[in-house]
Amino acid sequence: MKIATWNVNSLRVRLAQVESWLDDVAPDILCLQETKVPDTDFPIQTFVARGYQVVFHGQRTYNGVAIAARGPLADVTCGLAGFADEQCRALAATFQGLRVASLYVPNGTAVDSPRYPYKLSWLAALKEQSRVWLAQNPALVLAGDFNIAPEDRDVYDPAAWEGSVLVSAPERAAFQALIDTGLTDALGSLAGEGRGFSWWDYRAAAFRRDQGLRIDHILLGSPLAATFVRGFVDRKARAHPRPSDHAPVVVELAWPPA
DNA sequence: ATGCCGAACCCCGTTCGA
Repeated sequence: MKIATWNVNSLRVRLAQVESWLDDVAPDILCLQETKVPDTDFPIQTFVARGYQVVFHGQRTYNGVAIAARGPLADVTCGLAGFADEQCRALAATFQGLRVASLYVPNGTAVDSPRYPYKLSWLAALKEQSRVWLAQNPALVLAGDFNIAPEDRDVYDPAAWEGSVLVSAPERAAFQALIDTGLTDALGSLAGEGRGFSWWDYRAAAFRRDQGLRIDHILLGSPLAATFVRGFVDRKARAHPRPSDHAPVVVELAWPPA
């Protein structure tokens, strides 16, 4: 079972890259973020033509999440329980016994921005949602752009970033509280050498200089963490012409267990 | 300290992203 997450920064602009990436990597599940496409315009046929079923929750210009999988997706839910949100940032579905969520956590903009407390509220709602999901089915996958670099080693220049949005102590505490509901950060805890940055700024030749952050994560419930085989960041996708600023993150599991 | 880039939508410069 190969599970991937990719913030594509506009599915329309990246559609050909997503197509070739699906053909090359052939994940069983692909979670997408920042599709930036209303549901009425979602390119369903791209996925169906490759043997995927796809569900989506989008809006114009900003945000937007989707899940594609090699088979039926059941019990699809949009958003987070108990958290009214006009922004399309969460989508969950059940596939082959796994509960999978595609998540686009708010950026926060800056620690003194009005968007920062929105981000922390969103993360608090996600923690409660994770508890509910885990109680229903511990085979849980939370995949997406969390907009948090959990540790200093997930930041190319920790001193320059200290205290700023994406690395601030309240954000990292919120990430840890999410983990503490019973999840394992697959790339952070299990992947060994597969751990690496997942986002590089478009500016200042950041990718060429490997000045990045690890902010895209795949969090696994314990039955899934126990079947972990490997995880990696597909940096090749970030090296393409006109790339997303994020690379796909991939986890392989020996699931279902023998 | 800021812009450095890129996407979207209209305001074709401004807003947002991370």
